Amino acid sequence: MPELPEVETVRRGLEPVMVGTRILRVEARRPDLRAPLPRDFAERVEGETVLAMGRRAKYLTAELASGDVLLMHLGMSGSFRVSRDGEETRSTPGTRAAAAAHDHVVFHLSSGAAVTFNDPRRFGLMLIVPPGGLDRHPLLRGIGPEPLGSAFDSNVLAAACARRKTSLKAALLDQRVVAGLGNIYVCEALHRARLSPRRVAASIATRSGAPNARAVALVDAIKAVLRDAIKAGGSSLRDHRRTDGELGAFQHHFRVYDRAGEACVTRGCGGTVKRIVQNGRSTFYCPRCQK
DNA sequence: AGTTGCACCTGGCTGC
DNA sequence: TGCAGCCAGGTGCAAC
Repeated sequence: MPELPEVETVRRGLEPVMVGTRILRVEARRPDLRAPLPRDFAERVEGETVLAMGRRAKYLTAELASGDVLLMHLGMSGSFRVSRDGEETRSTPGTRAAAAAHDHVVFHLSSGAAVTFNDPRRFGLMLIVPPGGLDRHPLLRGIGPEPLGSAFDSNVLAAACARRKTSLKAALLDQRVVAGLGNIYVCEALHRARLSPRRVAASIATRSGAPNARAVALVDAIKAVLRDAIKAGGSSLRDHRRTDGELGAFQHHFRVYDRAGEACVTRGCGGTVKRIVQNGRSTFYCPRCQK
């Protein structure tokens, strides 16, 4: 579910709550996430002060004073919520609720706040990476550049796509090409760049791997859509919530995603948004203005 | 080596 | 109302 803008929204929500506070107690209620929760998870985390909250691709990181890093992923349905310890922000008025279903990990903080990780589908994960091991960690090692960083430009994107025969859609979903994009923002970026998701990936590069005008437009579109989405607090379809329980708003700005049959919003286009399936996943695009 | 399909798991929605 | 079938924001791995 959550792509870069949603994960970044969560990071920004957790930062003021977590950083500088101590994790007094951890409830590991369900260990069978995508990667099993380490047996010594609570032990390694309890008593630690959080120094910083970071993000790499769709992963969240919490740097602990011990040097260990808490590495977290939301999968398709993960979310964090912040509450005053002992309270239940999602409970209906009047009910003194027990933990909600699918609350798998709860961090009780020295500030009196509690941070709860909820993940119905359990595609998320929570691991501990020893000091200095983050970049070498198998889950992060092969991941491409951060799209909002200066290291990501048309040269880099074109080089990563050069000679690839797969579709542009599939290439952009590949986290080794660029970090953090998922199904929504790939569709949205391609529409903004007016490029067809069905186009061969290599067609944004010259034979020597240099960028062409399409690569330049695509990089601009990726950066723009991610910035806009972060500004809106991400997109809330079903699961994504900010840590304060508020919904993101970017779903109201989708130009193609989940808009099959509706009019293309490109000025003067007059086309209709179409849904196709690529690599087993829905793609939304306008065949009229995306070439 | 690059590419594709599948599996992982739960819940919500649609249509009969 | 019930239930089957399909769909969902991700990703690692097996198989071509």
